[in-house]
Amino acid sequence: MSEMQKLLNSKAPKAQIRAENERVILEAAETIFAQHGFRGSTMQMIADQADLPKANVHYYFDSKKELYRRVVEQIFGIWLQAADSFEQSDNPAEALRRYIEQKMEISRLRKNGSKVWANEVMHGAPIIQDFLETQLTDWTDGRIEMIQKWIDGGKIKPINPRWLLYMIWATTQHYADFAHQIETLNAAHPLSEKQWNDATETVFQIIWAGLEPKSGA
Amino acid sequence: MSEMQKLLNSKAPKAQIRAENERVILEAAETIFAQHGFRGSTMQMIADQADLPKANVHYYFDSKKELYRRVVEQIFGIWLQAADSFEQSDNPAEALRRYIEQKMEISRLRKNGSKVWANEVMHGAPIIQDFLETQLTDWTDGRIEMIQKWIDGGKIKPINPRWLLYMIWATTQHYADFAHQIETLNAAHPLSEKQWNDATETVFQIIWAGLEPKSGA
DNA sequence: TAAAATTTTGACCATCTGGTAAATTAGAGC
DNA sequence: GCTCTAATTTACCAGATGGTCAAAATTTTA
Repeated sequence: MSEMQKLLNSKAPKAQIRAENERVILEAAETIFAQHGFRGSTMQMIADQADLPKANVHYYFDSKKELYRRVVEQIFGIWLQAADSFEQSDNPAEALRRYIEQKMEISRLRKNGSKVWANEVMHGAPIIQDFLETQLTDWTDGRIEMIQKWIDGGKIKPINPRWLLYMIWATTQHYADFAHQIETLNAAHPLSEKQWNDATETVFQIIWAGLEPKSGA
Repeated sequence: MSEMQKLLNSKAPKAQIRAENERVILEAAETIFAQHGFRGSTMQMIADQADLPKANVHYYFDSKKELYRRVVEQIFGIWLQAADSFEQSDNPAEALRRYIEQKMEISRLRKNGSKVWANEVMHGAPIIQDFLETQLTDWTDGRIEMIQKWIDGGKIKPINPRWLLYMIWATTQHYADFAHQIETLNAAHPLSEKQWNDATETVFQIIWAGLEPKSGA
């Protein structure tokens, strides 16, 4: 009984402390891991970023690996969020525009998440391999099927849907993963909102114009 | 005199040993750095990969940073090699096709180099920052000017040339940096030569069709 | 062949870092 | 107020790792 009461009661203040601290640590960890990679990040850096003693970080997360895993798992959420925006639709232009806009938005607002993901995949996806094999594979197969239907229906030109998806992923994520290079080439300034909008529009325009069946056909 | 003789004589056997060992170590380092990042790579791993004792690696390269710098500098060469293929041309389709083909070829054959580059940029380019600010900036500005001329001459649609370049970089490099993800989505098989050709062609087709002025105009 | 220079190598060290122990403080329930 | 649990914090440890050193082996030069 006391066990149950503890569970019920702890939902307000004690659990709040825990929830808040976990949130702060995860956010700090995402920032640090994005900047330095897994091995280049130290628990001390993360603790400093979270403004907590190192031992406190270990109190909430058993190990560095565990913390990293949690950060990466969070990124799934972001990825799925974008994936949803590419929903079944009879209108390829609409679906693609929404998906590209969503992915660009994520690159702008969740740069760190994208970097951690890129790092993870580049190093052979030791943590998220099973996710790639299940959820990502399923989602990709589904979208390929859907794009193929557009092609069969004459709604877009016949191209290999897989390479199209990779093109969209690559182009949009580039703005997060290579943000430093892009800023350097932008006279050391971050892209303005206008530039983000312009880039998004250009990406969509080129891809869509590249897919649209011969105008008037 | 003995100094000069040493220099002259050393060009055959002694220098050969040195040259060969440096080559072997650099190759090993590129592989290891690509797989684990700078901090995740140990001198021991690199030594093992090069099949040499660790102290021997330190005999040829003073420090890990120095070795890493040399690896990254090598990548400049690759990058410049591709850059050259995008030469001045009156025919946008030709120039773009050649450049895209070249970049895809590099992604296929020099995957590790591309990964090291991506890692370096993602972590803020601590080593190659000056290269980004000078050579890369100059080259990019030059190409933007050139693409703008195509636009002014009505040879391609009016789009922002900068975002077009980023799109090409992103898409082609994606095949190296995210090779693991792509392989996983390809039933754990590396892309076949046919698939590489098909992907290259698709990338070019979409981009070019997206740039071509209204057919017949 | 002898001396000089270069290369190879095993043993070693100082430092950094993930993780722990234990003592202290804060908060919840009675 | 008292007890029990959760949270905080300091000091510390064991292992890993970049880098060094000096001796041995090899090659070049004279």
